[in-house]
Amino acid sequence: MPELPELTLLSQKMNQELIGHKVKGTEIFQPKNINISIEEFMEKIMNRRILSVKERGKWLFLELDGAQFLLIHLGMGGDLLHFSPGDTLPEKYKFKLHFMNGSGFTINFWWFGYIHLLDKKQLNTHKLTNALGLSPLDEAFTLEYFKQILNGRKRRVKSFLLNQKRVAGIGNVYVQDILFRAQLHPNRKMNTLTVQEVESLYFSIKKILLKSIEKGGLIHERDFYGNNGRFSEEDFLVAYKTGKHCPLCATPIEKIKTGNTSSYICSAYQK
Amino acid sequence: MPELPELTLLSQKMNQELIGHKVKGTEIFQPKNINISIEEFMEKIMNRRILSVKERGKWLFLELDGAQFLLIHLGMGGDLLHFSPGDTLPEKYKFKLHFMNGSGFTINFWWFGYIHLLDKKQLNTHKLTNALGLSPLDEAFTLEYFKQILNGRKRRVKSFLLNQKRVAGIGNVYVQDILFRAQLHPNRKMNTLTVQEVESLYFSIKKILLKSIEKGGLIHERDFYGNNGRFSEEDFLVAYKTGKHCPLCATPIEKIKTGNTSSYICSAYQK
DNA sequence: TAATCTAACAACGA
DNA sequence: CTCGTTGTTAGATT
Repeated sequence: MPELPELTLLSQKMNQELIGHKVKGTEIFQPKNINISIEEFMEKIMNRRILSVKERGKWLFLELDGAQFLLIHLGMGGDLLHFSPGDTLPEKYKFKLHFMNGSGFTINFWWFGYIHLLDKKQLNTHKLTNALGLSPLDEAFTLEYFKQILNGRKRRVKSFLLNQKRVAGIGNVYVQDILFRAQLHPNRKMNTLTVQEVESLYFSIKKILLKSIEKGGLIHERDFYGNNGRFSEEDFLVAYKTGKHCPLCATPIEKIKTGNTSSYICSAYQK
Repeated sequence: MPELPELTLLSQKMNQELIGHKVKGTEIFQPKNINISIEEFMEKIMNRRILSVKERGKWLFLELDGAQFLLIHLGMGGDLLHFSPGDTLPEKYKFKLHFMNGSGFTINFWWFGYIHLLDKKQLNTHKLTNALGLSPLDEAFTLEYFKQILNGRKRRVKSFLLNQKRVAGIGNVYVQDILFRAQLHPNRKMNTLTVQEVESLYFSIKKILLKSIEKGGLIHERDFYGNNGRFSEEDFLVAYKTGKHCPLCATPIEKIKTGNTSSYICSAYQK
């Protein structure tokens, strides 16, 4: 459930806390989360230092010395929590990484997630991340770029936004308000959008995601220190507001099925 | 429309007529049929000798000296006709290949088709043929092999048979009688077939295709010399016999839609 | 009517 | 959508 805003905030905090720390050990309770054997994982990560942390879509890229990368994806959701020396750890966690000074972080997945350790050379061939599109808050994510990647595609706009291969980092929460703000029905096909609609969509993506970052992320999600965000239900335009009034008219918001996922729309503004 | 029986017969005749002949020239009236430029095609095929002709599914593989292969697929149907020195050529054709002695063959596609010239080394990477399954009349197409390739798949039986990646050479004509003979509804899923049904299907495939080869192929199709086959409408069990009686009971044969294609079934025997 | 590729979509599993 | 795999469908192709 964490999407680009939450991951951006996480990576900011992780950069503040983790840079320069040297790995002393790991605990791995779910071998399916990692891409190599537990033994190999432990051996390779031992004594590595954290050089930087960046978010790419819903992934975190931790660059380590020795040309290693630790890639983390929280899947359907989970907590990635910092601990200081002497802190009590969360009751449950699937993974722990701790440093020489006794600090570190734990991860608890609600269901499924990935913790992949790769050589820098393997990044190109890493199936789960090598085809990721740009994060919409990346400098290179210009209006020109956006127009290029949609390029006559027949995909439905919601499916297009949720597909991480073109634009990376949007999930089924923020997409609701992005579409409402752009006044687009989730099932509109990309190749039927007018120039105005494309531009409106582009700016809506940025606006909605930035607004949440300013508020510290979703109220239901926890940051690196376990604190909840301040982007609350009142801040949503239509998402999860079935039956309540559209922010722009009196129409009650509908919950509808669109492909696999649920969508919340104002049927007056989103045809 | 030509399927494995017609292609088997064609390749037999081509082997009798073409082996050892040396290419003197080609005519190409539809550049989209070939995989390289007309100039390159002509230059590469000139002076090559035919070493062998084999069918693989609905494809013909003509092996040439100089480690070249000429691969032909008749698409939705068409005539591949031999001519001797001095014969009048067909009125219309898209492609002609002639040899030093004045003989050769022409191809006329009803719609589209493929005539691809490849180096032997390129065969592995040729997208249209490198994933072809076995021809069901191949010696290696044993009952064991057949059981292996279906291996719990959830695909519908008709879709499975028409997909050239597992079994190659069956099209929408013969598949009708194959399914009737095995008493299988086209939409049955492979992983629901009993052992008996799998075996019945295996033998039905061989039986139906061999019967047509014995009769010289479909009456609507022409062989290398322009002669029609003798496998006539009377030989069909259910194919294209809408409203007529099932061969085993009084039920009238139905024409139904199954995915993209039409199917002819006896609703009593094919549940 | 016929054959195949592609993109998009759906069901399912880890 | 969290993503890959498998299978299905609609549209296009000459």
